[in-house]
Amino acid sequence: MDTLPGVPPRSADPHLRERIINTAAQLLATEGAVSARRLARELGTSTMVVYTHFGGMDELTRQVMRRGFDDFGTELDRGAVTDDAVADWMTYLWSYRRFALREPHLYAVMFGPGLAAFRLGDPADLEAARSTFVSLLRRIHACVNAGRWKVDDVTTAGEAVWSGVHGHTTLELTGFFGAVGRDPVRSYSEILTRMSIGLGDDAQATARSLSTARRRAVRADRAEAASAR
Amino acid sequence: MDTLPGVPPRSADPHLRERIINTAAQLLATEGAVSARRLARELGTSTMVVYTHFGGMDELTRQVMRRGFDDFGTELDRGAVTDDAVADWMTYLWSYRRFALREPHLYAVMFGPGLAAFRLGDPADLEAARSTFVSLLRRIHACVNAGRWKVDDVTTAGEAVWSGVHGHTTLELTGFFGAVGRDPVRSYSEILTRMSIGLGDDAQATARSLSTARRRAVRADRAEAASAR
DNA sequence: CCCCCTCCATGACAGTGTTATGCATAACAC
DNA sequence: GTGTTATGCATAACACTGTCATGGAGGGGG
Repeated sequence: MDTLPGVPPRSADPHLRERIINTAAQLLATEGAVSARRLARELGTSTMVVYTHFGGMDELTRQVMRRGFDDFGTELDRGAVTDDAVADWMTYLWSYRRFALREPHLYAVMFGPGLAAFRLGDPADLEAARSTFVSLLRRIHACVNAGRWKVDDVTTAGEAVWSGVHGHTTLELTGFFGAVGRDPVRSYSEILTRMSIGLGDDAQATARSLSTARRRAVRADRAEAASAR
Repeated sequence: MDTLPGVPPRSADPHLRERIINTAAQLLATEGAVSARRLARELGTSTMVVYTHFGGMDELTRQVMRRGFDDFGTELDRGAVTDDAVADWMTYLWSYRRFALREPHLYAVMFGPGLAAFRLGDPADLEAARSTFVSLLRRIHACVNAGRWKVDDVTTAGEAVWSGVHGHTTLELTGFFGAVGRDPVRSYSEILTRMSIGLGDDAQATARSLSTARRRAVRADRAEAASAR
Protein backbone atom coordinates (compact mmCIF):
# COMPACT_ATOMS: atom_id res chain seq x y z
CA MET A 1 0.00 0.00 0.00
CA ASP A 2 2.41 2.67 1.19
CA THR A 3 5.73 2.63 -0.60
CA LEU A 4 8.81 2.87 1.58
CA PRO A 5 10.96 5.94 0.99
CA GLY A 6 13.69 5.16 -1.53
CA VAL A 7 11.60 2.56 -3.33
CA PRO A 8 10.93 3.75 -6.87
CA PRO A 9 7.19 4.45 -7.02
CA ARG A 10 6.34 2.34 -10.01
CA SER A 11 7.78 4.04 -13.02
CA ALA A 12 5.10 5.11 -15.49
CA ASP A 13 3.47 1.79 -16.34
CA PRO A 14 2.58 2.10 -20.02
CA HIS A 15 -0.18 -0.48 -19.65
CA LEU A 16 -1.71 1.13 -16.60
CA ARG A 17 -4.49 2.62 -18.64
CA GLU A 18 -5.52 -0.78 -19.93
CA ARG A 19 -5.19 -2.30 -16.47
CA ILE A 20 -7.50 0.33 -15.04
CA ILE A 21 -10.19 -0.41 -17.60
CA ASN A 22 -9.80 -4.16 -17.16
CA THR A 23 -9.94 -3.96 -13.39
CA ALA A 24 -12.92 -1.62 -13.50
CA ALA A 25 -14.78 -4.01 -15.81
CA GLN A 26 -13.93 -6.92 -13.56
CA LEU A 27 -15.05 -5.11 -10.43
CA LEU A 28 -18.28 -4.13 -12.17
CA ALA A 29 -18.91 -7.75 -13.13
CA THR A 30 -18.00 -9.34 -9.81
CA GLU A 31 -19.08 -6.73 -7.28
CA GLY A 32 -21.69 -4.82 -9.25
CA ALA A 33 -20.13 -1.44 -8.57
CA VAL A 34 -16.81 0.29 -8.99
CA SER A 35 -15.65 3.22 -6.89
CA ALA A 36 -12.45 5.17 -7.26
CA ARG A 37 -11.12 3.99 -3.91
CA ARG A 38 -12.06 0.36 -4.40
CA LEU A 39 -10.39 0.48 -7.80
CA ALA A 40 -7.23 2.08 -6.40
CA ARG A 41 -7.05 -0.52 -3.67
CA GLU A 42 -7.33 -3.28 -6.25
CA LEU A 43 -4.65 -1.70 -8.43
CA GLY A 44 -2.33 -0.87 -5.54
CA THR A 45 -2.34 2.79 -6.53
CA SER A 46 -4.09 5.92 -5.38
CA THR A 47 -7.37 7.23 -6.76
CA MET A 48 -5.38 9.86 -8.61
CA VAL A 49 -4.62 7.51 -11.50
CA VAL A 50 -8.27 7.66 -12.53
CA TYR A 51 -8.03 11.42 -12.91
CA THR A 52 -4.69 11.60 -14.71
CA HIS A 53 -5.78 8.95 -17.21
CA PHE A 54 -9.51 9.57 -17.56
CA GLY A 55 -10.28 12.87 -15.90
CA GLY A 56 -12.91 11.25 -13.69
CA MET A 57 -15.06 8.22 -13.09
CA ASP A 58 -17.53 9.16 -15.82
CA GLU A 59 -15.01 8.86 -18.61
CA LEU A 60 -13.69 5.61 -17.16
CA THR A 61 -17.22 4.22 -17.07
CA ARG A 62 -17.68 5.23 -20.67
CA GLN A 63 -14.53 3.36 -21.62
CA VAL A 64 -15.86 0.26 -19.89
CA MET A 65 -19.13 0.72 -21.79
CA ARG A 66 -17.25 1.08 -25.04
CA ARG A 67 -15.50 -2.20 -24.45
CA GLY A 68 -18.82 -3.73 -23.46
CA PHE A 69 -20.45 -2.66 -26.72
CA ASP A 70 -17.54 -4.08 -28.70
CA ASP A 71 -17.78 -7.46 -26.96
CA PHE A 72 -21.57 -7.36 -27.24
CA GLY A 73 -21.42 -6.71 -30.96
CA THR A 74 -18.88 -9.39 -31.79
CA GLU A 75 -20.75 -11.94 -29.69
CA LEU A 76 -24.05 -11.15 -31.39
CA ASP A 77 -22.51 -11.36 -34.84
CA ARG A 78 -21.23 -14.87 -34.18
CA GLY A 79 -24.66 -16.26 -35.08
CA ALA A 80 -24.67 -18.13 -38.37
CA VAL A 81 -26.67 -17.13 -41.42
CA THR A 82 -28.85 -19.98 -42.63
CA ASP A 83 -31.78 -20.27 -45.01
CA ASP A 84 -34.20 -19.64 -42.12
CA ALA A 85 -33.82 -15.90 -41.67
CA VAL A 86 -36.43 -15.67 -38.92
CA ALA A 87 -34.66 -18.38 -36.93
CA ASP A 88 -31.41 -16.47 -37.40
CA TRP A 89 -33.09 -13.31 -36.14
CA MET A 90 -34.41 -15.18 -33.11
CA THR A 91 -31.00 -16.73 -32.46
CA TYR A 92 -29.56 -13.25 -32.51
CA LEU A 93 -32.01 -12.15 -29.85
CA TRP A 94 -31.46 -15.22 -27.70
CA SER A 95 -27.77 -14.29 -27.76
CA TYR A 96 -28.80 -10.78 -26.76
CA ARG A 97 -30.53 -12.14 -23.68
CA ARG A 98 -27.68 -14.53 -22.89
CA PHE A 99 -25.16 -11.70 -22.83
CA ALA A 100 -27.36 -9.58 -20.57
CA LEU A 101 -27.87 -12.44 -18.11
CA ARG A 102 -24.16 -13.23 -18.03
CA GLU A 103 -23.13 -9.57 -17.57
CA PRO A 104 -26.09 -8.00 -15.79
CA HIS A 105 -24.26 -5.01 -14.33
CA LEU A 106 -22.46 -4.26 -17.55
CA TYR A 107 -25.76 -4.42 -19.41
CA ALA A 108 -27.37 -2.12 -16.85
CA VAL A 109 -24.59 0.41 -17.32
CA MET A 110 -24.62 0.14 -21.10
CA PHE A 111 -28.34 0.54 -21.61
CA GLY A 112 -29.18 2.45 -18.48
CA PRO A 113 -28.17 6.02 -17.77
CA GLY A 114 -25.07 5.36 -19.84
CA LEU A 115 -26.96 5.70 -23.08
CA ALA A 116 -27.62 9.30 -22.19
CA ALA A 117 -23.92 9.83 -21.51
CA PHE A 118 -23.19 8.51 -24.98
CA ARG A 119 -25.34 11.21 -26.46
CA LEU A 120 -22.82 13.81 -25.37
CA GLY A 121 -19.81 11.60 -25.98
CA ASP A 122 -17.64 11.55 -29.03
CA PRO A 123 -19.16 10.10 -32.20
CA ALA A 124 -16.88 7.09 -31.99
CA ASP A 125 -18.62 5.94 -28.84
CA LEU A 126 -22.00 6.59 -30.35
CA GLU A 127 -20.98 4.51 -33.34
CA ALA A 128 -19.91 1.61 -31.12
CA ALA A 129 -23.39 1.54 -29.65
CA ARG A 130 -25.16 1.95 -32.96
CA SER A 131 -23.18 -0.77 -34.71
CA THR A 132 -24.95 -3.43 -32.64
CA PHE A 133 -28.26 -1.89 -33.68
CA VAL A 134 -27.21 -1.92 -37.32
CA SER A 135 -26.38 -5.58 -36.89
CA LEU A 136 -29.97 -6.16 -35.77
CA LEU A 137 -31.26 -4.31 -38.80
CA ARG A 138 -29.31 -6.67 -41.07
CA ARG A 139 -31.10 -9.65 -39.56
CA ILE A 140 -34.43 -7.96 -40.09
CA HIS A 141 -33.56 -7.17 -43.66
CA ALA A 142 -32.78 -10.82 -44.27
CA CYS A 143 -36.26 -11.77 -43.08
CA VAL A 144 -37.78 -9.25 -45.49
CA ASN A 145 -35.61 -10.46 -48.37
CA ALA A 146 -36.62 -14.04 -47.63
CA GLY A 147 -40.25 -13.02 -48.08
CA ARG A 148 -41.16 -13.86 -44.51
CA TRP A 149 -41.84 -10.31 -43.39
CA LYS A 150 -43.40 -7.24 -44.96
CA VAL A 151 -41.74 -4.11 -43.57
CA ASP A 152 -41.71 -0.65 -45.09
CA ASP A 153 -39.33 0.97 -42.60
CA VAL A 154 -36.71 -1.44 -41.32
CA THR A 155 -35.33 1.05 -38.79
CA THR A 156 -38.71 1.56 -37.15
CA ALA A 157 -39.24 -2.20 -37.04
CA GLY A 158 -35.79 -2.53 -35.47
CA GLU A 159 -36.67 -0.01 -32.80
CA ALA A 160 -39.85 -1.92 -31.99
CA VAL A 161 -37.95 -5.20 -31.74
CA TRP A 162 -35.25 -3.64 -29.64
CA SER A 163 -37.80 -2.10 -27.28
CA GLY A 164 -39.35 -5.51 -26.76
CA VAL A 165 -36.16 -7.42 -26.00
CA HIS A 166 -34.65 -4.57 -24.00
CA GLY A 167 -37.79 -4.19 -21.93
CA HIS A 168 -37.95 -7.88 -21.20
CA THR A 169 -34.26 -7.97 -20.33
CA THR A 170 -34.42 -5.12 -17.85
CA LEU A 171 -37.49 -6.65 -16.22
CA GLU A 172 -35.79 -10.04 -15.97
CA LEU A 173 -32.62 -8.50 -14.53
CA THR A 174 -34.60 -6.84 -11.74
CA GLY A 175 -35.82 -10.29 -10.76
CA PHE A 176 -39.41 -9.62 -11.73
CA PHE A 177 -40.17 -13.02 -13.23
CA GLY A 178 -38.63 -14.86 -10.32
CA ALA A 179 -40.56 -12.70 -7.86
CA VAL A 180 -43.96 -13.47 -9.38
CA GLY A 181 -43.14 -17.07 -10.25
CA ARG A 182 -43.30 -16.72 -14.02
CA ASP A 183 -41.12 -18.24 -16.73
CA PRO A 184 -38.93 -15.64 -18.49
CA VAL A 185 -38.16 -18.00 -21.37
CA ARG A 186 -41.83 -18.36 -22.16
CA SER A 187 -42.33 -14.61 -22.00
CA TYR A 188 -39.34 -13.98 -24.24
CA SER A 189 -40.58 -16.57 -26.72
CA GLU A 190 -43.93 -14.82 -26.75
CA ILE A 191 -42.29 -11.53 -27.69
CA LEU A 192 -40.35 -13.10 -30.53
CA THR A 193 -43.38 -14.97 -31.76
CA ARG A 194 -45.85 -12.08 -31.69
CA MET A 195 -43.33 -9.73 -33.23
CA SER A 196 -42.55 -12.10 -36.08
CA ILE A 197 -46.22 -12.67 -36.82
CA GLY A 198 -46.91 -8.97 -36.45
CA LEU A 199 -44.20 -8.25 -38.98
CA GLY A 200 -45.94 -10.45 -41.53
CA ASP A 201 -44.81 -14.02 -41.02
CA ASP A 202 -47.09 -17.03 -41.01
CA ALA A 203 -47.90 -18.34 -37.53
CA GLN A 204 -46.78 -21.90 -38.23
CA ALA A 205 -43.58 -20.80 -39.91
CA THR A 206 -42.78 -18.61 -36.93
CA ALA A 207 -43.40 -21.50 -34.56
CA ARG A 208 -41.00 -23.69 -36.55
CA SER A 209 -38.33 -20.99 -36.57
CA LEU A 210 -38.76 -20.52 -32.83
CA SER A 211 -38.13 -24.21 -32.26
CA THR A 212 -34.99 -24.06 -34.36
CA ALA A 213 -33.69 -20.95 -32.64
CA ARG A 214 -34.54 -22.28 -29.20
CA ARG A 215 -32.61 -25.47 -29.91
CA ARG A 216 -29.59 -23.41 -30.89
CA ALA A 217 -29.95 -21.22 -27.83
CA VAL A 218 -30.09 -24.18 -25.46
CA ARG A 219 -26.99 -25.59 -27.09
CA ALA A 220 -25.20 -22.25 -26.73
CA ASP A 221 -26.28 -22.03 -23.11
CA ARG A 222 -24.80 -25.46 -22.45
CA ALA A 223 -21.57 -24.52 -24.21
CA GLU A 224 -21.30 -21.40 -22.10
CA ALA A 225 -21.96 -23.31 -18.89
CA ALA A 226 -19.31 -25.85 -19.89
CA SER A 227 -16.69 -23.20 -20.63
CA ALA A 228 -17.45 -21.48 -17.35
CA ARG A 229 -16.67 -24.68 -15.48
CA MET B 1 -33.18 26.40 9.99
CA ASP B 2 -31.87 26.36 13.58
CA THR B 3 -34.53 26.81 16.21
CA LEU B 4 -33.87 29.36 18.91
CA PRO B 5 -33.65 27.96 22.43
CA GLY B 6 -36.98 28.24 24.17
CA VAL B 7 -38.99 27.83 21.00
CA PRO B 8 -41.02 24.63 21.22
CA PRO B 9 -39.47 22.30 18.65
CA ARG B 10 -42.59 21.53 16.71
CA SER B 11 -44.57 19.10 18.85
CA ALA B 12 -45.08 15.76 17.13
CA ASP B 13 -46.73 16.82 13.89
CA PRO B 14 -49.19 14.01 13.16
CA HIS B 15 -49.04 14.79 9.46
CA LEU B 16 -45.26 14.84 9.32
CA ARG B 17 -45.14 11.37 7.86
CA GLU B 18 -47.36 12.41 4.98
CA ARG B 19 -45.43 15.62 4.50
CA ILE B 20 -42.18 13.70 4.24
CA ILE B 21 -43.56 11.46 1.52
CA ASN B 22 -45.09 14.40 -0.34
CA THR B 23 -41.91 16.45 -0.18
CA ALA B 24 -39.79 13.49 -1.22
CA ALA B 25 -42.04 12.87 -4.22
CA GLN B 26 -41.92 16.54 -5.14
CA LEU B 27 -38.13 16.68 -4.86
CA LEU B 28 -37.86 13.55 -6.97
CA ALA B 29 -40.06 15.10 -9.64
CA THR B 30 -38.46 18.55 -9.68
CA GLU B 31 -34.82 17.80 -8.93
CA GLY B 32 -34.55 14.19 -10.01
CA ALA B 33 -33.03 13.07 -6.74
CA VAL B 34 -33.83 13.16 -3.06
CA SER B 35 -31.20 13.01 -0.32
CA ALA B 36 -31.83 12.92 3.38
CA ARG B 37 -30.19 16.31 3.95
CA ARG B 38 -31.93 17.99 1.03
CA LEU B 39 -35.22 16.63 2.30
CA ALA B 40 -34.57 17.80 5.85
CA ARG B 41 -33.67 21.26 4.61
CA GLU B 42 -36.90 21.42 2.64
CA LEU B 43 -38.93 20.25 5.62
CA GLY B 44 -37.13 22.47 8.13
CA THR B 45 -36.21 19.44 10.21
CA SER B 46 -33.16 17.26 10.68
CA THR B 47 -32.38 14.11 8.72
CA MET B 48 -33.38 12.10 11.76
CA VAL B 49 -37.09 12.28 10.92
CA VAL B 50 -36.46 9.94 8.02
CA TYR B 51 -35.12 7.32 10.40
CA THR B 52 -37.76 7.63 13.10
CA HIS B 53 -40.57 7.42 10.56
CA PHE B 54 -39.15 5.13 7.88
CA GLY B 55 -35.99 3.60 9.26
CA GLY B 56 -33.98 4.82 6.32
CA MET B 57 -34.08 6.23 2.82
CA ASP B 58 -34.92 2.86 1.26
CA GLU B 59 -38.24 2.54 3.01
CA LEU B 60 -39.10 6.16 2.23
CA THR B 61 -38.34 5.54 -1.43
CA ARG B 62 -40.60 2.52 -1.35
CA GLN B 63 -43.40 4.65 0.07
CA VAL B 64 -42.94 7.13 -2.76
CA MET B 65 -43.06 4.23 -5.21
CA ARG B 66 -46.22 2.91 -3.60
CA ARG B 67 -47.91 6.26 -4.07
CA GLY B 68 -46.56 6.35 -7.61
CA PHE B 69 -48.11 3.00 -8.44
CA ASP B 70 -51.42 4.10 -6.98
CA ASP B 71 -51.48 7.27 -9.08
CA PHE B 72 -50.28 5.33 -12.09
CA GLY B 73 -53.04 2.77 -11.74
CA THR B 74 -55.89 5.24 -11.28
CA GLU B 75 -54.67 7.32 -14.20
CA LEU B 76 -54.44 4.30 -16.49
CA ASP B 77 -57.91 3.12 -15.49
CA ARG B 78 -59.44 6.45 -16.48
CA GLY B 79 -59.55 5.28 -20.09
CA ALA B 80 -63.07 4.61 -21.33
CA VAL B 81 -64.33 1.24 -22.45
CA THR B 82 -65.81 1.44 -25.94
CA ASP B 83 -66.79 -1.11 -28.56
CA ASP B 84 -63.27 -0.95 -30.05
CA ALA B 85 -61.33 -3.02 -27.53
CA VAL B 86 -58.04 -2.74 -29.40
CA ALA B 87 -58.31 1.04 -29.49
CA ASP B 88 -59.02 0.99 -25.76
CA TRP B 89 -55.93 -1.14 -25.22
CA MET B 90 -53.85 1.27 -27.27
CA THR B 91 -55.30 4.24 -25.40
CA TYR B 92 -54.28 2.56 -22.19
CA LEU B 93 -50.71 2.25 -23.44
CA TRP B 94 -50.60 5.83 -24.70
CA SER B 95 -51.57 6.85 -21.18
CA TYR B 96 -48.79 4.63 -19.92
CA ARG B 97 -46.27 6.55 -22.01
CA ARG B 98 -47.77 9.92 -21.06
CA PHE B 99 -47.36 9.19 -17.37
CA ALA B 100 -43.75 8.11 -17.82
CA LEU B 101 -42.88 11.23 -19.82
CA ARG B 102 -44.54 13.50 -17.28
CA GLU B 103 -42.87 11.79 -14.30
CA PRO B 104 -39.61 10.45 -15.69
CA HIS B 105 -37.75 10.15 -12.40
CA LEU B 106 -40.68 8.56 -10.63
CA TYR B 107 -41.04 6.07 -13.47
CA ALA B 108 -37.32 5.32 -13.33
CA VAL B 109 -37.55 4.61 -9.61
CA MET B 110 -40.73 2.56 -9.94
CA PHE B 111 -39.57 0.28 -12.73
CA GLY B 112 -35.83 0.48 -12.19
CA PRO B 113 -34.01 -1.02 -9.24
CA GLY B 114 -37.12 -0.38 -7.17
CA LEU B 115 -38.89 -3.40 -8.63
CA ALA B 116 -36.25 -5.59 -7.03
CA ALA B 117 -36.83 -3.87 -3.71
CA PHE B 118 -40.51 -4.73 -4.00
CA ARG B 119 -39.64 -8.36 -4.20
CA LEU B 120 -38.52 -8.28 -0.59
CA GLY B 121 -41.17 -5.81 0.50
CA ASP B 122 -44.44 -6.58 2.10
CA PRO B 123 -47.13 -8.16 -0.09
CA ALA B 124 -49.18 -4.97 0.01
CA ASP B 125 -46.53 -3.15 -1.97
CA LEU B 126 -46.22 -6.01 -4.41
CA GLU B 127 -49.96 -5.92 -4.86
CA ALA B 128 -49.90 -2.19 -5.65
CA ALA B 129 -47.46 -2.86 -8.47
CA ARG B 130 -49.30 -5.88 -9.76
CA SER B 131 -52.68 -4.18 -9.80
CA THR B 132 -51.58 -1.98 -12.70
CA PHE B 133 -50.50 -5.14 -14.52
CA VAL B 134 -53.84 -6.78 -13.84
CA SER B 135 -55.47 -3.70 -15.29
CA LEU B 136 -53.52 -4.29 -18.50
CA LEU B 137 -54.64 -7.90 -18.55
CA ARG B 138 -58.28 -6.77 -18.45
CA ARG B 139 -57.76 -4.70 -21.61
CA ILE B 140 -56.18 -7.67 -23.31
CA HIS B 141 -59.04 -9.90 -22.25
CA ALA B 142 -61.50 -7.46 -23.80
CA CYS B 143 -59.68 -7.73 -27.14
CA VAL B 144 -59.91 -11.50 -26.97
CA ASN B 145 -63.59 -11.40 -26.03
CA ALA B 146 -64.27 -9.02 -28.93
CA GLY B 147 -62.83 -11.63 -31.28
CA ARG B 148 -59.99 -9.40 -32.37
CA TRP B 149 -57.19 -11.42 -30.80
CA LYS B 150 -56.51 -15.12 -30.30
CA VAL B 151 -54.56 -15.62 -27.09
CA ASP B 152 -54.21 -18.80 -25.09
CA ASP B 153 -52.33 -17.34 -22.11
CA VAL B 154 -53.36 -13.78 -21.36
CA THR B 155 -50.69 -13.31 -18.70
CA THR B 156 -47.87 -14.24 -21.07
CA ALA B 157 -49.31 -11.92 -23.70
CA GLY B 158 -49.47 -9.18 -21.07
CA GLU B 159 -45.82 -9.71 -20.19
CA ALA B 160 -44.86 -9.40 -23.84
CA VAL B 161 -46.86 -6.19 -24.23
CA TRP B 162 -45.45 -4.77 -21.04
CA SER B 163 -41.89 -5.60 -22.12
CA GLY B 164 -42.46 -3.70 -25.35
CA VAL B 165 -43.90 -0.54 -23.87
CA HIS B 166 -41.54 -0.57 -20.90
CA GLY B 167 -38.53 -1.05 -23.14
CA HIS B 168 -39.57 1.79 -25.40
CA THR B 169 -40.27 4.04 -22.44
CA THR B 170 -36.90 3.51 -20.81
CA LEU B 171 -35.14 4.09 -24.12
CA GLU B 172 -37.12 7.27 -24.73
CA LEU B 173 -36.42 8.52 -21.20
CA THR B 174 -32.68 8.17 -21.73
CA GLY B 175 -33.01 10.49 -24.70
CA PHE B 176 -32.17 7.83 -27.26
CA PHE B 177 -34.65 8.87 -29.92
CA GLY B 178 -33.71 12.50 -29.64
CA ALA B 179 -30.03 11.64 -29.86
CA VAL B 180 -30.34 9.70 -33.10
CA GLY B 181 -33.01 11.97 -34.59
CA ARG B 182 -35.83 9.45 -34.64
CA ASP B 183 -39.52 9.86 -33.89
CA PRO B 184 -40.56 8.10 -30.65
CA VAL B 185 -44.25 8.34 -31.52
CA ARG B 186 -43.72 6.43 -34.72
CA SER B 187 -41.67 3.78 -32.92
CA TYR B 188 -44.32 3.42 -30.22
CA SER B 189 -47.04 3.13 -32.84
CA GLU B 190 -45.03 0.41 -34.51
CA ILE B 191 -44.87 -1.58 -31.29
CA LEU B 192 -48.62 -1.32 -30.74
CA THR B 193 -49.36 -2.19 -34.36
CA ARG B 194 -47.06 -5.20 -34.65
CA MET B 195 -48.17 -6.50 -31.28
CA SER B 196 -51.86 -6.25 -32.15
CA ILE B 197 -51.35 -7.99 -35.47
CA GLY B 198 -49.09 -10.54 -33.84
CA LEU B 199 -51.82 -11.28 -31.32
CA GLY B 200 -54.23 -12.10 -34.11
CA ASP B 201 -55.90 -8.90 -35.26
CA ASP B 202 -56.45 -7.94 -38.88
CA ALA B 203 -53.92 -5.39 -40.17
CA GLN B 204 -56.53 -2.92 -41.41
CA ALA B 205 -58.58 -3.17 -38.23
CA THR B 206 -55.44 -2.53 -36.17
CA ALA B 207 -54.63 0.53 -38.29
CA ARG B 208 -58.11 1.93 -37.71
CA SER B 209 -57.88 1.32 -33.97
CA LEU B 210 -54.48 2.99 -33.90
CA SER B 211 -55.95 6.10 -35.53
CA THR B 212 -58.74 6.20 -32.99
CA ALA B 213 -56.39 5.72 -30.05
CA ARG B 214 -53.90 8.24 -31.39
CA ARG B 215 -56.66 10.85 -31.72
CA ARG B 216 -57.62 10.26 -28.12
CA ALA B 217 -53.99 10.44 -27.01
CA VAL B 218 -53.39 13.75 -28.75
CA ARG B 219 -56.50 15.15 -27.14
CA ALA B 220 -55.34 13.95 -23.72
CA ASP B 221 -51.89 15.44 -24.33
CA ARG B 222 -53.49 18.79 -25.10
CA ALA B 223 -55.69 18.61 -22.02
CA GLU B 224 -52.65 17.88 -19.88
CA ALA B 225 -50.70 20.74 -21.41
CA ALA B 226 -53.65 23.06 -20.80
CA SER B 227 -54.02 22.04 -17.15
CA ALA B 228 -50.30 22.47 -16.63
CA ARG B 229 -50.56 26.08 -17.76
C1' DC C 1 -45.59 15.39 40.95
C1' DC C 2 -42.72 12.18 38.79
C1' DC C 3 -41.36 9.06 35.65
C1' DC C 4 -41.18 7.19 31.25
C1' DC C 5 -41.24 7.29 26.63
C1' DT C 6 -41.52 9.11 22.13
C1' DC C 7 -39.71 12.35 18.90
C1' DC C 8 -36.14 14.82 16.99
C1' DA C 9 -31.62 17.94 16.80
C1' DT C 10 -26.76 17.53 17.16
C1' DG C 11 -22.71 15.72 15.74
C1' DA C 12 -20.03 12.07 14.33
C1' DC C 13 -18.51 7.96 11.17
C1' DA C 14 -17.76 5.73 6.87
C1' DG C 15 -18.40 5.98 2.33
C1' DT C 16 -18.51 8.49 -2.32
C1' DG C 17 -16.26 11.69 -6.42
C1' DT C 18 -13.06 15.25 -6.85
C1' DT C 19 -8.97 18.26 -6.62
C1' DA C 20 -4.91 21.37 -4.86
C1' DT C 21 -0.50 20.52 -3.36
C1' DG C 22 3.91 18.61 -3.53
C1' DC C 23 7.40 15.36 -4.57
C1' DA C 24 10.02 11.88 -7.07
C1' DT C 25 11.16 10.18 -11.20
C1' DA C 26 11.72 10.48 -16.40
C1' DA C 27 12.92 12.94 -20.26
C1' DC C 28 15.33 16.39 -22.34
C1' DA C 29 18.98 20.19 -23.30
C1' DC C 30 23.52 21.55 -23.15
C1' DG D 1 27.56 14.97 -16.21
C1' DT D 2 24.64 18.70 -14.89
C1' DG D 3 20.60 21.61 -14.93
C1' DT D 4 15.81 22.09 -16.31
C1' DT D 5 11.36 20.85 -17.43
C1' DA D 6 7.54 17.80 -17.52
C1' DT D 7 5.00 13.98 -16.28
C1' DG D 8 2.74 10.80 -12.95
C1' DC D 9 1.13 9.78 -8.82
C1' DA D 10 0.60 9.90 -3.49
C1' DT D 11 -1.17 12.66 0.17
C1' DA D 12 -4.67 15.05 2.22
C1' DA D 13 -8.41 17.76 2.09
C1' DC D 14 -13.41 19.35 0.58
C1' DA D 15 -18.18 18.56 -0.23
C1' DC D 16 -21.38 15.34 -0.54
C1' DT D 17 -24.02 10.97 0.61
C1' DG D 18 -26.68 7.47 4.12
C1' DT D 19 -26.60 6.23 8.85
C1' DC D 20 -26.71 6.24 13.84
C1' DA D 21 -25.24 7.01 18.98
C1' DT D 22 -26.07 10.50 22.12
C1' DG D 23 -28.82 13.47 24.58
C1' DG D 24 -32.42 16.81 25.51
C1' DA D 25 -37.12 18.52 25.47
C1' DG D 26 -42.01 17.66 25.81
C1' DG D 27 -46.28 14.96 26.38
C1' DG D 28 -48.90 11.28 28.66
C1' DG D 29 -49.85 7.95 32.37
C1' DG D 30 -49.36 6.46 37.10
